[in-house]
Amino acid sequence: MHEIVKALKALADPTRLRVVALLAQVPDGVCVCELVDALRLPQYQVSRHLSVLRAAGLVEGRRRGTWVFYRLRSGLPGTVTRVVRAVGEAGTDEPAAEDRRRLHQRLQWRQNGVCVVGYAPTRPFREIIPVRSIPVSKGASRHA
Amino acid sequence: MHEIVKALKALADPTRLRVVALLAQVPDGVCVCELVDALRLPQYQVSRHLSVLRAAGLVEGRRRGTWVFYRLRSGLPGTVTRVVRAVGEAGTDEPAAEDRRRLHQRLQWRQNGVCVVGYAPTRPFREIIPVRSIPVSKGASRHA
DNA sequence: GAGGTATATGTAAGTAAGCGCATATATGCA
DNA sequence: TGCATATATGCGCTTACTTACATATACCTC
Repeated sequence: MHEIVKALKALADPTRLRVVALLAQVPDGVCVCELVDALRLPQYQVSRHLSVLRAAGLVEGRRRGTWVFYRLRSGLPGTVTRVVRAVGEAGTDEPAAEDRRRLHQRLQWRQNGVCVVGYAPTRPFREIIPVRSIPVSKGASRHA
Repeated sequence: MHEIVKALKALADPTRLRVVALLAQVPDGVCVCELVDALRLPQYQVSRHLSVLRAAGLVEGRRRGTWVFYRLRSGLPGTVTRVVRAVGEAGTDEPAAEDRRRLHQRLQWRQNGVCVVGYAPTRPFREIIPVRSIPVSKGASRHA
C-alpha cells in the first residue's frame, strides 16, 4: 500500500505526468536535455522532478558520458505498473501531444541513437537547433 | 490531463486509498458511519477525505435519510477509471485486508440493505455493536 | 589542470495539504 | 418545537510540496 502512495504522490503533478508520458514513448530512455526541450521548462526544474520520480522508484537514470538517460523502471509492483501505464497512456490528450511532437523532433538530432546536442540555453524558448557537433565518445553507439 | 492530476492528487493519500479500496468492494455504496468503523478513524476525518474524493469527481454521495452513501463514480474518463481500478485492486495487500474484514462485518448489521446503526461513539475503538433498533423510514428498502 | 557542457542540489519563500477540535447543517422522531 | 443522530465544515496549526535562483558536481576535451 505504501509503495502505491509514494507512486501516486510522485505522479500527482502536471509536470511529472508530462515527463512520464514522454518516457513512456521511448522505452530505451530519454536524456534530460531532450526532456528540457520537449517540455520547455528550465533544466533545474526537470532535474528536480526527475529526482522525485526516481525517489519514488518510478524511473531510473543511467549515465552515458555527460548525459543521463532516464527511463521508466520495469519490475514494479503490479498495481504501480498498472497506474503508471494508465498515466503513460494519458498522452492521448491535448497538451501532451505538443510535448510528444517536440520530443520526436528532438530525437531526430540524435547520432547513433544518443543525444549529442544541448538544450536551448535560456528562455524564452526558441526552436530547437543543434548546438555543437558530434562528441561521440567510446562505446556511445551501444545505447538505443 | 488536468482531470487526471486532480484524480491522482486525491488518490495520493493512504487514508483515501483505503477508502477507495473499500468503496470498490460495494458498488452500491457504503455509508459514512460504516467507513468510520471499517477504517477506525474519527468521523470528521472520513468526511473530510470523502469530500476531497468527491471534489476530484471520484466518488459520489447519495443521501438516504440521515445517512449518506458513497460509491465510486462511473463514467469517468478512461485513464482515470483505469487508475482508480488499479488502486481499488490494491486491496490485495496487507492492512487493507483488515479494513475489508471490518467493513464486511459491519455490513452484516444492515437491515433491508441499508445501514441502521451508528458508529462507536469515541475512540479507543472497540468491537462494533448495534447502537439502536431499526429506524427504517419510507422507501428505505429500495437501496442495495 | 583549464574550460566547457550536462545534470544535480542547497536554500529561501510562497503555497498547499493534513490533522484536531469545535461546531454547523441535515434529517428523523416524539 | 425540541432532542438525537449522521454528516459536513470553518479555523488554526503544523508539515510537506513547488518554485526560483544560484551554485555544485560529474564528465569530456584540450
